[in-house]
Amino acid sequence: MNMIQRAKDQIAELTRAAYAAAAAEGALPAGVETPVAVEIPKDTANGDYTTTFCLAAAKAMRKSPRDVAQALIARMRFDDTYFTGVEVAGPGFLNFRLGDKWYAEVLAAVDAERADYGRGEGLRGKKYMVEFVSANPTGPMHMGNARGGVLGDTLASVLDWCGAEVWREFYVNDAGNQIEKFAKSIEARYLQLIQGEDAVEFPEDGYHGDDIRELAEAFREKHGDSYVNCEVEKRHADMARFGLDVNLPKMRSDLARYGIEFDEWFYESSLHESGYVAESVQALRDAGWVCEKDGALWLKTADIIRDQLVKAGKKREDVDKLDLKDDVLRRANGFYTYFAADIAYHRNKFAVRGFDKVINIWGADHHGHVARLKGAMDALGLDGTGRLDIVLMQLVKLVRDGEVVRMSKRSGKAITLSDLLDDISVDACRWFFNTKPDTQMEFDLDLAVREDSENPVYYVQYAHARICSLLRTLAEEGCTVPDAEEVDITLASSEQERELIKALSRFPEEVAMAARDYDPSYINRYLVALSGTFHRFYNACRIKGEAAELVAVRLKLAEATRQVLRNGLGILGVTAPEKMSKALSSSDNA
RNA sequence: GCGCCGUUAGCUCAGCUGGAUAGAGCGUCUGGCUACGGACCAGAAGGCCGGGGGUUCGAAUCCCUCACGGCGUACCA
Repeated sequence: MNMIQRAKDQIAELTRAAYAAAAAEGALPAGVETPVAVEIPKDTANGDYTTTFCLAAAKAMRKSPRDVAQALIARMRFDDTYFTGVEVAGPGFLNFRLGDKWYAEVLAAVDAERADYGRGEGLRGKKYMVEFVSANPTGPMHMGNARGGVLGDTLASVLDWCGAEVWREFYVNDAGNQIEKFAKSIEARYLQLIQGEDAVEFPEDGYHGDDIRELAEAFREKHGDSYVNCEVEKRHADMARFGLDVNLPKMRSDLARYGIEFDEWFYESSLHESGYVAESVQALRDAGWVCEKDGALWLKTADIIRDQLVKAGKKREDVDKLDLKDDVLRRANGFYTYFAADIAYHRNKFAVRGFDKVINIWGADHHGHVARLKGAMDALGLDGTGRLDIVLMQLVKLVRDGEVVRMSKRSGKAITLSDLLDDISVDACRWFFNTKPDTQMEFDLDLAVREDSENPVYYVQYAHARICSLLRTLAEEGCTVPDAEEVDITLASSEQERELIKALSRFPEEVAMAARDYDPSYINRYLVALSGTFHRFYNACRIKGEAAELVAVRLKLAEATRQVLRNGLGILGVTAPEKMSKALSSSDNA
């Protein structure tokens, strides 16, 4: 258990004990069961920890909050606790002050756990899948894929840090209409190469990107003109296969360059080929959720979602008013829809592979599919409502020279993930894209290609490098970092030192909150704050040349900070450099 | 029309399950190295938290409503 939780638990215990004593003595009415909520005040002038218990319980006790507080304070003992005292403040807050014991234990915890400090057990024993990117393999990856890649990968790390068994997966959409379109696009470019641009009409809804022309050229290089008179069906199949065989390894290497590796690339085609799509539709049919209309097979999505809403506590009459539609599973032409394949895919995740929890990172433009996919899982008895979580990510708005750049595979002008990595460091990209998923993001390309102190990633990396340098320099003078038990914590009594230790104590909880909210950007914000706290400490507390005991405890603090910075940057997939290049120093810019 | 997401400082964004005077970074202004890395630090200015109602000891946070912006609402994927 982390040190923040220990402190909070102890306050709750102290408060409950004081209340029990007060009630026993008749100073306060017995039987009030208000929970003891413990918080960390924003302003340390209001104590290190605070409880609002008196405010919340006052009404039930028929006393003013301050009177309740006084009665409790008179009955609190702090021997052997983390705290040195308590005071009543404002309308009736109880503010507690931390003592040396707690600070020493925080340092000891970092020292003992090292590279594992921050890990928790909250999700121990759970199998999680994070499915992310899953970009269409018909073209290069765009900014949305870049954001989703970072978000998914970092979220997976965060879940891993919380004890879960995590599986990273990329779903390859290598079937269906867009593959047909892909094949026809390559085909048109191929024939144009041979017969001339004007002789062959390019499909109106085809992919217009240059990458398609390149694929056609490569195909011709390999096969010559032999496919001109080929049977159309074979031509399409071979060209699609060829295109995928070029694109998928490229995607894999682009993502690897980005620090992202998947445990599995799962092929949509495999679900069709094995008959699992048909089988899954049959399972829905057996469960009574399928009907036939106009020659097609439909999932009764509207009924399923209404049932869900009623179960969630909505009124039947309100639910009936909603404008809901059913969805096609198998078209009149006999082909299964993407939705049918997606149902089979998610059924596979739960029923075949046994994941407890499945998280999908999707672009917000897919939000209309959330309810129906969960509903389909519910209809199959797989509890999609409880076990399938979709993280919707607002799309990235690209801005250049103050103007919005539209991202589209079809325009052929899109800036791809690999273009981006040519300009901007992987560290900056990973840091930058790791933002709160559900807010729209503006990516200023002019700003992003700059590598200077405006980017917070450098602020954090600088803190790390600075500590490395400090430890190196002091080591040369024979000052090594002692074990946590050997330092005298009472010497680290300045505000900056205490704040630094408190900042270190927060890390495990930040990781846990990131996992709880599926929002790994908690880590970014925490690291910026920790770096700032360190820089303030560093500025206020000299180390070199101080008395040996003081040097020892301050070095220990610096080392612990370095460890936590490393751990946090590691989760984000950002490097923790030992040294920073001096090329960008302010004197050069002046 | 219906649905989902958003609206907080000049800009980009925090604000955890409702808590004390709404916070960072960047930008602007003023200071700080005979120094362990100045890619740093200290300070200042800058806010009807989109508007209006409600819930309560207490609301940026919860509920209702309106406005604005983004995105959905395919026998596409």
